[in-house]
Amino acid sequence: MAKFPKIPEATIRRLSSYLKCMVDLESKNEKVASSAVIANICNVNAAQVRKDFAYFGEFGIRGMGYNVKDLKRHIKEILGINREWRIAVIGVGNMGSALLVYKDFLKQNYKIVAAFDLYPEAVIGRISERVGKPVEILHIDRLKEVVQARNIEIGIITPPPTEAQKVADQLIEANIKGILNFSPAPVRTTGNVKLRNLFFTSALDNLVYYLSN
Amino acid sequence: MAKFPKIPEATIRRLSSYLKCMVDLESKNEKVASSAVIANICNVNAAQVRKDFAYFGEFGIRGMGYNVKDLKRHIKEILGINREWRIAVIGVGNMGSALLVYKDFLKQNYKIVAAFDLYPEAVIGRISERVGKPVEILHIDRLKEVVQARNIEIGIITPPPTEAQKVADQLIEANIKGILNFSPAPVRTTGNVKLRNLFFTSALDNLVYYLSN
DNA sequence: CCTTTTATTTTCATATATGTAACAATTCCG
DNA sequence: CGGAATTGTTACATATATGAAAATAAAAGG
Repeated sequence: MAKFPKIPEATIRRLSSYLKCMVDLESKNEKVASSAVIANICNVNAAQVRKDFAYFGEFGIRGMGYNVKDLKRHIKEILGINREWRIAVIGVGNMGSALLVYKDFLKQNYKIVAAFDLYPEAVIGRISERVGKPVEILHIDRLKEVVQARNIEIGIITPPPTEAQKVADQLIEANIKGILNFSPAPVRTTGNVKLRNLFFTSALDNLVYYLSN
Repeated sequence: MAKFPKIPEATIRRLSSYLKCMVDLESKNEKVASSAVIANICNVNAAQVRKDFAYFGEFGIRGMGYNVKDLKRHIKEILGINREWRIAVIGVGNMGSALLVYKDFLKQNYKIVAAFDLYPEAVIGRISERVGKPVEILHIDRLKEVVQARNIEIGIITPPPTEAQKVADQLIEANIKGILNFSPAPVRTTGNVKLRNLFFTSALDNLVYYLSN
């Protein structure tokens, strides 16, 4: 999509946070926000905020600040989330089934269009009676077929640690573009399949370190 | 606890990742691991690995590598997770109830000793028939009382965005030490209550940016 | 309608933090 | 005891954050 010079990774990380901030301000009917306001909400330095945006153009109005709606649109465009992304969830345990009905994904154009498990029958009981059936749970053998048929680009995986790499390999084989790994096990990707890990305990570890020191 | 000179934040983040790596290697009965092996698993530079550990002492053996068990113990000690941390979960929706039975917390000495919700009765149906009752679900009005009675130091919050700040304030009022926020809403803490956010969509946003660019 | 003031961005300069590479020092093993 | 392996450490390079000056749009006042 858009081609930007050389954007710090740290800036990209913060953009998500700014976006959440914009959504929040919009819900409060704020029309404009200064870098100082945004910085305060996001717990960063105001100069940082301005510099981050300046990488992508001149979005602000001197003397005024940033237009909330515009900025939100800009950030979405920069991140590439101004369109729908089709996602599969693999591993429908407790965490996986919570993700299937996670409302925030939908709000942001992240659409879960398939779910897979080794024991689909066992899963049915777990989620259907509570939240209806958001998507049909398929056997993992159908992964490749369905990923291709449904144009799925991202796989969110929540398998037991021992299965994590196997599942990742199956996704790679199915020509997935990116994997978001919730399983606390090291996973490796090949080709140019992008990987992000989301470890709950790491967030706690980090918190605890700063509580202890 | 331990007093170290000045450790980069980035190093602290990686320590969690190294720890997972050690757990994995241990489960595979590996006794020692070189910085190169660790680096490979954790997707970082080998020099980085050595430097990270060197901040805290000389844990390795030249010519050999690092003893897996020892290193694991050292990392836990550095992070402060060589003891039990008592945690409360506030907001027992789909995500909250998944967290209540999340096995990885237990493995790492993170113990959820209380759960709170605005509608405890409504929650019972949701989780009890599936996974038993890991902890009793209490009304949020009892937060302060129970946090103090049970020596709870950390609160994990998963409320609807509109309630996030209110819940955080109640925890602060209850003298909590740290908050891990799963709710996609800006939350602020006062005093020296530490806050970490864990946003699912941010992980996806990041992935998508690098898929698009 | 022009001028001044004010708030705030943009841009540039500087400081700090982090990552990488190179190498001497150490240990193991045959 | 010599060679192969791998760490600990220092020096360098890059990335990121912060601060301060210059620019400019809007609002206020005459």
